[in-house]
Amino acid sequence: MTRIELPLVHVLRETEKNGIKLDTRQLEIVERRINADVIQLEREVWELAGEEFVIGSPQQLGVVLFEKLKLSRKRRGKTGYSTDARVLQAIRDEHPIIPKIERYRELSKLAQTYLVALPNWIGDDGRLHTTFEQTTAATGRLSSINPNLQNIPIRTETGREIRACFIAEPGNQLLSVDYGQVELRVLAHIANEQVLRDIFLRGEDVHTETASAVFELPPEQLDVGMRSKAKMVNYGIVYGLSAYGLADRLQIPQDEAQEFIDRYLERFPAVAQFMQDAVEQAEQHGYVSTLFGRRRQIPEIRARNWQMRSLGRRLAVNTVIQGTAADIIKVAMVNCHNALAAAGLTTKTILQIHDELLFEGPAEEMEAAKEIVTREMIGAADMDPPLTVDAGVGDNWLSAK
DNA sequence: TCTGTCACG
DNA sequence: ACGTACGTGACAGAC
Repeated sequence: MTRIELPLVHVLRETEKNGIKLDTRQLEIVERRINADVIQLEREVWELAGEEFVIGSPQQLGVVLFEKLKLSRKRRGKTGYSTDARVLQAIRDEHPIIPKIERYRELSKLAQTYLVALPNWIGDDGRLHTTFEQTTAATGRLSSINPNLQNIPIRTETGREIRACFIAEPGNQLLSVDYGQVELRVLAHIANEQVLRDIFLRGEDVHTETASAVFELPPEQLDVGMRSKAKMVNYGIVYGLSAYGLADRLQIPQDEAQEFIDRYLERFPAVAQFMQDAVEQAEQHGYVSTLFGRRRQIPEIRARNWQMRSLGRRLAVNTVIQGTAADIIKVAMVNCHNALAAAGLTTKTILQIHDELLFEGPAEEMEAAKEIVTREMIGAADMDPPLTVDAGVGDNWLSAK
């Protein structure tokens, strides 16, 4: 814990009480269309399989795909075949049933978790109220339950339609402000990595510049694959990557992945030093600390089992970064709350989604609120490189982003 | 109640 | 040689 937790309790309870409005009419329109698609897809999958079965059962699906249709099996779980999204993607070209199943999975997930379940959580005031847990995530992040409003869809087109159903009351608007690349900025700051720092200071795209450094090419000569690989490596560093894990993700040989990592750490030597320091801190003290002093015990680092010890090393690195980012936005939440009230505004905090804060208030307050929140979020921590934010205002959550 | 899957950061 | 990217929560199906 840090000293921010106590004042945050007050902000969180108020945020939970504020809630957010769900446009149930629009949600029903989306639901009807998705349900029709799901039923149609189910028929087509059964047709291609030559039998009726429960597509939502990984067990039954595994039997159909790998025994009946004899498609190439990839990983297997504890109980049987794995049929997760990555497996399906890998065998997509083997049979026309696969794209149908992928689409079925996407739509039925959205229908079950959001379209059907969410309206049941609407309270007497016609709004959704989550509960923020402050003592659940080991890194110091918040979590959101009953319902979870930190995992509202945005990545697919249908997902975005659902997000657009989160709206402001008439006369109000939503203000969404999120940190730009906060974990990589935290990494640059804590690791004291001047090359990474300079990328941010110049305002460049960090993944493109990383690709440029690793592949030794000017940005304009990079192909799209190089940027996305660099992005994977950047995230991998934050998560505590291994050559094995990276090779798996990038679908490249392990020695090639090792070369990426070596090259990256060569270009950003202070990052390598930081990772080593985090691991050593965990080994010596049994815990790591964030920039703000939050501690996480890492008993895994002293396990006899090498897999467990490896996990401990990844946790040591990741916790410092993810936990520091969590500390920063917690400070920002308290400061935004106080600054908005001090300015005499009625704009309220509605949600926190790890690197984003969502507010609702009268349309005429939005410009002032945006200025205050931007200032407070950037000022929550004195960082080099400095923190940056993207702010947007809209009638719904999608248009505010 | 556990497992697999997948929504988000 | 070993084989996992970090952090969550909710749902359906299987047991």
